[in-house]
This record gives sequence, C-alpha cells and structure tokens, in this order.
Amino acid sequence: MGIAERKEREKTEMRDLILQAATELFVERGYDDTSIRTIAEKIEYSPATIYLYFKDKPELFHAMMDHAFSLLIEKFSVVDKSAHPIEQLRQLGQVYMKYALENPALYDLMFIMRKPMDHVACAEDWDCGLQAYHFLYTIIETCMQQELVRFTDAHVGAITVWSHLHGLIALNLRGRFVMIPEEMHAPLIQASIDSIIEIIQN
Amino acid sequence: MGIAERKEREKTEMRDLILQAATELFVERGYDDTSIRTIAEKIEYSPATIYLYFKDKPELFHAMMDHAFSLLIEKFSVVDKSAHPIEQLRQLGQVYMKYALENPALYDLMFIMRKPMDHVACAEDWDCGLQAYHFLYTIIETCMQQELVRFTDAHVGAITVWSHLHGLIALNLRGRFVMIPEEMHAPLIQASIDSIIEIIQN
DNA sequence: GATTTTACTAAACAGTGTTTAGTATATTTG
DNA sequence: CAAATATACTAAACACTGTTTAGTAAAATC
Repeated sequence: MGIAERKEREKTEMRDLILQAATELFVERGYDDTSIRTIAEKIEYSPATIYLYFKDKPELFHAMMDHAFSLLIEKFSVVDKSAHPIEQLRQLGQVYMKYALENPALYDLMFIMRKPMDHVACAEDWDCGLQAYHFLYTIIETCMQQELVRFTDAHVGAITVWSHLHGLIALNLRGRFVMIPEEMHAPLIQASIDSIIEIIQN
Repeated sequence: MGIAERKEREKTEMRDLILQAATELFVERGYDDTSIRTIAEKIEYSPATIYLYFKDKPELFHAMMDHAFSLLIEKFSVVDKSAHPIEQLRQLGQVYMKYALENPALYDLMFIMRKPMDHVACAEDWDCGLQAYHFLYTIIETCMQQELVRFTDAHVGAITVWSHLHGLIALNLRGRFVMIPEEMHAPLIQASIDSIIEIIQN
C-alpha cells in the first residue's frame, strides 16, 4: 500500500508548509497580523484549506509552540552532564536566556501568550513544557542532594530560578523596562543567571 | 462662565462612564471579548461616540491601566515608613502580590499586555509605572545604605526583586504552572516575598 | 430669532476567524 | 476500461471586529 504512505507523507508535508509559513509571518509581524488569510496567501492556498490541517488558529499556534519547544530542548542538550551541578545550572540558564534574547517572538509564544494554551487544560496537554521544566528540576534536585543550594523542595527551587529569569525576560519583552536604558537590558538579563546562582547557593 | 465648566464636567463624566463600563467588561471577559460595540451597548451609546473620548482601543486601555496603577499606588501607601527597611520591603511585596492575586486582569493589563503600551515610547509616557517602581527603588536604596542587602546597584536590586515576583505571577496568570497542583499556586506566590527577602539579605 | 458650535449617530469600509456547499481530481471498485 | 467513490481543495457566505465619514438634532452664542 504505497499510496496510503505517500498520502500520509503529503499530509504532514502540507502541515509543515502551513506551520513554517505561519511561523515566519508570526516572527516578523506578530500574532494579530498573522491572519489565516495571509498565511494562506503566502503558501498560495485558500484560507479554508488551513482548517483541513488545524482545528482553529489557537491549535495552529499550539503546534508552532511545540516546535519552538523542541528547538529549546535541543539546545538544552549542550549542558555538560559531567560538570559540577552548579555549573550545569549556569549553563542551562545561559542557554535559556540566549534562546529568549535570540527568539523573542517564540519565547513569547511559549511562555507568555494565552492563545496557544487555549486548549491546554491539564499537565498532559503541555508535555513539551513539562519536558523543558524537567531539565531544570533534575539539576536543582542534584544540587539539593549535594547540599549546594538553600532549598528544601526541588519544585520551589526550580520555580524560584525559572520565575526570576522569566520575570526579567517577560518585563523586557513586553516593554516594562522603560526606566532602564535600552542598552542595559541585554547585559542585565545576561548577568542575571550568575546573580541568581550566587544568591541561592549555600 | 458656568456653562464651560459644566461641559467640561460632563466631558470627564462621560469619559469615566466609558472607562468604568470597559473595565467591568474587561475584568469579566478579557480584552478580545471587550469590543467597542459591547462597551457602547453597555452604556447605551453608539460605538462612534467612544471615539470622541478615546483615540482608539489601545488608548482606552492605556487610560484603564493608568487607573489600575493609581489603585495600586494607593495601596502602597499603607507601607509603614517608620518600620525597618527590610520590613518595609516585605510589606511592599505583600501588597504587590495581594493586588496581583485579587485583580489578575488588571495586573495583566499593567505588566503583561502589549496593547495598553502601544503608544508608550519613552519613559515619560509611563509615569504611573515609574511612580510604582519608585516605591520599590527607594526602599532598596535605603536597605543598601544600611548595608542590609547584597546589592551594589539599587536598580539591579529593585529589578531583581520585581522580576522574581513578576515572574511568579506572570507564569501563573498565563497558565504555565501546570506542573504544580492548582491549590499550591497562591501559597507559593504568597511565600515568595519572604523567600526572596531571605535570599537577598546580607 | 438667526447662526454657529456641540454631541451624537447611522452606515459604511476593510478586515478578522470560521463554516458550508460544491467542484474537480485521484483512487478504488465492478 | 468505465462507473462509483473518496479525497483535496475552494468560493462564498456569516457574524464578527476596529474605525471613519457624513449627516442630524439640540444647545449655546451672537
């Protein structure tokens, strides 16, 4: 049955084509200006076609978010697992911050926007997010086992670190750092991972 | 010239009426479902009337944000200025977190949403935000003068504390804490102000 | 009392996400 | 191979959206 296989291949190719066009538009124009019609126009299909591959606009952006997470998780793998746990934490943090600064639109999609999470009710509906979180959690757990950090609960520790980094990125990304000169934003964010590590260490 | 005064009074009354209706709708239905038409319907005027009082939808929501900030700043005044600086910081943080938990929609408007910041280019266009920030900055400065905290720069210190608190609220508000049981969210946020203070102290 | 200003609105415009009915083409079946 | 079916796609419509324009009563001024 070679035909069925080919059809399935064509189906995923079309899905990827839509997703890629949507991602390019979203990165350069944002969510509101990435309409179903402009995506359709870019790939030279009718708007209705997109609904044959995605239930609605939020689901399309959920798929885009999944893909963005796979890119981040891929980058997480450069963390040297044989290094000192605190060093692992530093590396993970730096990869995270670098990703956020280099892909602001995708970071926004993954951690700020409401729309891609519309169909996410329970934890299982967001396993890409859980997977990324697990990297941090595991390292914090290791740090705790070796009594390197001041936390008594690994979740509290992981969320403390994550929240701090996310807070910086999110306030910056959504234009709330107007009191800080623009050229200081990136250095401040870059330096934050070292300062938070210094602060949580025993 | 009593007529001119009355007209001006009526003008601000109408503005406030629109703002109040818009705020009520926004708090219970969110930004997207608060259309100019539904606001107009609620106050029993035509949609075009709203444009006689606000340039566009973002400007209306900017005014709403200004008002939300004035409520927060009002609450900031309960901080006991004769108390120990660290205690002042604790009180300020608690007021901030309480406000965020009790007014999630308004917090979102003030610190996350893009739309109300559309017309904000420079720092002067956001003086409500700067004013709120100044409360935190001043306390951190006092803490530094008495060598109570480990910071060498008051802006870095203020932003460290703010980012941590904001990160927690923002991740929670935008549904990214799916890995933590729902009933733990509020306690985690409530406790964070104490944990961050413990961590930054000398 | 005539004129101008003010406050408001009906209707339209161009755009949005989404659905429905219908049409060619490709595949399968008799 | 021809007929029947399934597939992939689209044109057009629906009910919205933010916003603008032209026009109309009423109020204020002269």
